[in-house]
Amino acid sequence: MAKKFYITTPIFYVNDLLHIGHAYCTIACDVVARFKRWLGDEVLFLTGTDEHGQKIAQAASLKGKTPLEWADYIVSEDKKLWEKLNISHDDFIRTTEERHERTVQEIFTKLYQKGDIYKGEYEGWYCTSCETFYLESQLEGGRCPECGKVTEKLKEESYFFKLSKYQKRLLNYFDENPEFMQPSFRKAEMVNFVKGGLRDLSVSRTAVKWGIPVPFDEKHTVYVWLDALINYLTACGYLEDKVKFEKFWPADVHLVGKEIFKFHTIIWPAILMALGIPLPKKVFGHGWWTVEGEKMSKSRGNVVDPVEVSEEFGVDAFRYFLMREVPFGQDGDFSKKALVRRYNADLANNLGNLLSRSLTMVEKYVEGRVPEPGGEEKEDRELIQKVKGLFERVIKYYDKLKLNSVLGDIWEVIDYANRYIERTAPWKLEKTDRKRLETVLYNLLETLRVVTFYILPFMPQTAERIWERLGMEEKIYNQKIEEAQWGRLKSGTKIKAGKPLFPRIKDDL
RNA sequence: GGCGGCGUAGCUCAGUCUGGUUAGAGCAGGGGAAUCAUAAUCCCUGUGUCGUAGGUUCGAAUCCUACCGCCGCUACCA
Repeated sequence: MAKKFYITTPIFYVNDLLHIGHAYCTIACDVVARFKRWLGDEVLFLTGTDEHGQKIAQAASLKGKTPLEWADYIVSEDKKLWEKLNISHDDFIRTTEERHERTVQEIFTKLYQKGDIYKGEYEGWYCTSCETFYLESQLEGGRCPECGKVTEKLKEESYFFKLSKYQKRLLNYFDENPEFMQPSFRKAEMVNFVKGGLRDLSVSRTAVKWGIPVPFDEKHTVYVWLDALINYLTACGYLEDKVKFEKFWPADVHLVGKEIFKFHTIIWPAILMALGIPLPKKVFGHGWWTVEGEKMSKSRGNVVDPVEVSEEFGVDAFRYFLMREVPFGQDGDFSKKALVRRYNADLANNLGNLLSRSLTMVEKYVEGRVPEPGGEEKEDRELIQKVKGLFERVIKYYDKLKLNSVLGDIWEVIDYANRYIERTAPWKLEKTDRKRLETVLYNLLETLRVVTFYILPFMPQTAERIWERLGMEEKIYNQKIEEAQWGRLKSGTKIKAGKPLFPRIKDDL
C-alpha cells in the first residue's frame, strides 16, 4: 500500500511579488515532494496565498484596486513563477476561496461553542492614521512605530483563543515528540517561550474589514493568522472530503521560514489540540538569504528576483544553488559570484563534463551504442558499491530534510566516476583491451543513468536532458523506483552525444 | 535585562552530545600527470595559538568557569 505524504509551504502574503526567500521554501518542498513521489508515496504538495488583512486592503487601494482584484493579480504572478521554477504542487489554495472561508467559519464557531474562544476586550494603543492597534511594547516612545504619531489607549471588543490553557500540553508534546520541531536550535527557543507563559490570543478584529466575518458576530473579522493557518486543513478536505482528510491529515511537514516558526509550532498546535485533531508530524524552520552579505530589503533595493536569476543562469542551476549552498535550516548568502562558482565547479566541471566525456568516448570507441559489460574488477566494484549505496544514504538525509547533504552524497558519486575514468583510462584500453573498455564504458553510462534519478528532484529539466542523451525512450518521470537498480541499462541502446549541459561561465565577475 | 547559540585552514564549514591515532572536507592558491572531455579531469600540496585565560583529567577543539567578539529568541506586523 502506498504511503501518503502531505507537505506544505506557508501561504504567501499577497502584499507584494515573491522573492528568493519564497522561491527557496517552495523549491525545497518541491524537491521533497518529487522524491516522495518517486518512492511511490501518494503526495499532496500544497502551496497558496494568504489574502486577507489590513495590509492587503491598503496595498490594493494604493493601486486603485479592490483587495480581491489586487490579490488576483499577485496570484497570477505567483502561479507564473511556480510554473517557471518547475514547482509540482498538487493544489494552490487561496484564503479568499469559498472552501476556505467556510472552513474557517466552521472552526471558529466550533471553538467558540467549545469555550476555547471567548469574547473579551483587547486593550491596546491605537494609531488613528494607520488604523492599527499596537502593544505597549511595540510603541516607540509612546508613538506609532509606523508613522511616529501619537497613539491613544483604546479598548476594543475582541474574541480570544484560550492559548494559555494549552501551555502544559504543548510542553508535554514537545517533550514526547523530539522530532516535531527542526532545526533543534529553534526548538529550544520555542520551548523557552512557552515556559515563559502564554497569554490568550486575540483572534478577531473589528477594525479590519477585509477578512472572513465571524459567523455569529459580523462586526468582527477573523484574525489573519488564524485564517491563514487553517488553510492546511481546508486543502486536505477537513470540511468537504472526509476520506481525503482521513488519508492526508496530519501533515507530514510544514516547511516555513524562521520568522513564522512560532505560529506553526505554538499557536497552530494549540488550535489543533482544541479541535481534537492530531498535530503535524514536523515543522521545519528554514533560514533566510542575505544578498552579497547584506540583509535583503526593499529599501536597499537588493531584493533578488527568482525570475531574473533563472533566466540568467537557468532554472535548474538556480534550484541547485539554493539547495546546495547552505545547510538546510541555516541562513545563507546569495551572490552571483557564489552561484557562478557552484555552477562551474559542480554543474559544468563535474556533472556536465562527466556526461560529455563519457558520451564522447562511447561515440568514438563503440559506435555510440551501450556496450556489453564483462567481468568486474576492483575499481568497478568500488564504483558500483558507491552507486548502490546511494539510496540508503540519501533517504536518511531526506528524512531530516538535509537536502544539501543529499546533494553532497550524489556529487560524491559523480566525483568518483570522474576518478574512475582516470584510473581505468579508456583511451588506453581502446588500444589494448576492447573487452575491458566495453565494461568500463558500460559502468560509466550505468552510473550516469542511476544518478540521474537522484538528480531529478532537484533539477527536473537536467535529469530529463541527461535521460535523453543516454538514449532512453520513456520519460524519466514515468519510471518506477525499481529502474534505479544497477544493471537495468540495456546494451545496444543508441546514445546521443550533444552540446554541454552546462556551458562554463567565464567568471570575470 | 532574561534564555540560548556561535567563534576550527585565505573563504564556507564538519568534528564537540558519547574527552583518546599525525584536527578533516569543499572552494580558492601552488606544483605535476594525462588528453576521452566544457583548458574540464586526475594526483600531490595546509607547522591551522581549534576566540582568550584558567580549571578537571593520564589525556580536551571536545567537559567546567570567567572574559572578549558575533548572533538568535523575548507573541498578536504575514
